[in-house]
Amino acid sequence: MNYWLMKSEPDVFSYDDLVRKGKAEWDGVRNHAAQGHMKAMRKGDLAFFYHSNIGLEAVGIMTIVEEAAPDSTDDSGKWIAVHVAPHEKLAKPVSLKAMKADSTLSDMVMLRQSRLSVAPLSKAHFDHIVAMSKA
DNA sequence: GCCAACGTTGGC
DNA sequence: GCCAACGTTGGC
Repeated sequence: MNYWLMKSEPDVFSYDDLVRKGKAEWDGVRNHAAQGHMKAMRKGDLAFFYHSNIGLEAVGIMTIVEEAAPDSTDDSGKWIAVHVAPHEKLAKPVSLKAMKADSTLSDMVMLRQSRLSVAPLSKAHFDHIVAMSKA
């Protein structure tokens, strides 16, 4: 099982929107590195839902429910998307600030490459962030 | 194939 | 609103 972090601007699509819908296609990713990560996702993998731009915090955990398939918003046929469903809302959001301040997360991909919208996460980092959300 | 110019994303 | 980081495009 692998762990991920996926970003969305909450005024466009928020974690609560996902809860309301129950399941959603994670579409619109137009970056090759991010696409590569989505192709590596397997059913049952867990991913943080991170609010970029507004909030700047991880707010919930979601599950990958469908693996890579053609992105329905793409006419060229070049891009893929996965489907996700809510898994668990974090008791307390974990802010970017808190993650940056935590030395155990210093080599997190997302912190090193802030523009990457889909980033892998080690189990250790995943568990650590979950623990932070319960602190 | 290189590199400058430009566009986009995301944090501050 | 600005800037840094990164990706993409186009001229050579």
